Amino acid sequence: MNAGIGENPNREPCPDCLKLGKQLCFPLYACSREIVKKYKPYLDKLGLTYTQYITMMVMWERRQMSVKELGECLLLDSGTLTPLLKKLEQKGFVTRKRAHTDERILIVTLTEKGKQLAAKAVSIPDQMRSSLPLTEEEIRLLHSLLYKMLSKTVRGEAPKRQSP
Amino acid sequence: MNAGIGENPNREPCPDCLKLGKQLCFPLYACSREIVKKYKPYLDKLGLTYTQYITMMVMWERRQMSVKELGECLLLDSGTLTPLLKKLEQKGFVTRKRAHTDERILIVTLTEKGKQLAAKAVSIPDQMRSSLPLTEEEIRLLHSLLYKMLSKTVRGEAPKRQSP
DNA sequence: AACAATTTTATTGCATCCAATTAAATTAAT
DNA sequence: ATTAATTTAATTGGATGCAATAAAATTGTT
Repeated sequence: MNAGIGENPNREPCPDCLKLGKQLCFPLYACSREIVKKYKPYLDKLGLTYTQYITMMVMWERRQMSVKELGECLLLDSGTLTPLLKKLEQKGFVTRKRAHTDERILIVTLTEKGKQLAAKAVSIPDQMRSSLPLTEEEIRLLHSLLYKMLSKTVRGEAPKRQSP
Repeated sequence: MNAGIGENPNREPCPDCLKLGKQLCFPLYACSREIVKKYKPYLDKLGLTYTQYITMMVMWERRQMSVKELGECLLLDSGTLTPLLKKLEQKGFVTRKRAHTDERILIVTLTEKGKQLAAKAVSIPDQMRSSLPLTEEEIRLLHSLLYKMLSKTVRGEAPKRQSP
């Protein structure tokens, strides 16, 4: 009853939909930063930043990747990856070499030192996970919702000049 | 049967726990960036970046805030907010003045122009929401899980020198 | 009052991120 | 074979984020 009237005299209220607390984007953005911050003390011991860490994660799993493939895995472009990979190379964790068959392609390869770093990192995921105020079930649920969010409309949906 | 043997000859496999796909942090980090990217075309029309947008959201709601309070709302510190607020001031959306009673405190105030910007922003949240590959129910669930994640252990848990 | 501790912003430096542009190599078309 | 289009990295410029430090004002203590 009295739909909205009375609530809102004349002082240009903030529409409900524009309130920070109503947004999905904000907790996503804030959580992401808080989690990265939470990783820092652990990653400092490895000499990695968070972005370098997830890059190494891909390298531990795949050993060799082009910059393009890395970008597809991490959803990052060369503007981010090029300087980051140069730093990982400086630290001796990867090498960067052009492919013989196609000089455009830069192949990133895990070094022995990079491989050994995995051993030092192996305890991190559990420590992080157990420090979250979420149950295992909630973590699984969150994981799947986030991947669902990443899967379709969010990305892609590029220009698409023609019909499907 | 054959628990794990055969899967893994001798070539230092990547432990499962270190795989990118097993992490919660990565989809969180990636989603956050993808969502911000998705906002860009809308926010470009308003002349705002994403961080400026959520700052304006707080200002639309509260009208006046100190930098410290803004930082608490947005989980950002002065290193980020100071230059950002100077830009919002340059664009004429807010003013920045010291409090008379305490010169340390900088009061950020929404201007008329800033207030009017809300009208242009009001359609954005719905457009963003409807472009997500999630149901309303899933969005609510995600929202609550993210806030739960933000609530406790994730932040805070500072040094805590004494007993509770 | 004088000094110490605290609070609040601002500054600095480093590492992303991303859009836009460039450059080099390769492939496709004529 | 040339030229045109495409692909892949690198570069550039603008805006964060954040840790660490500094600076100014205020508050608390003696």
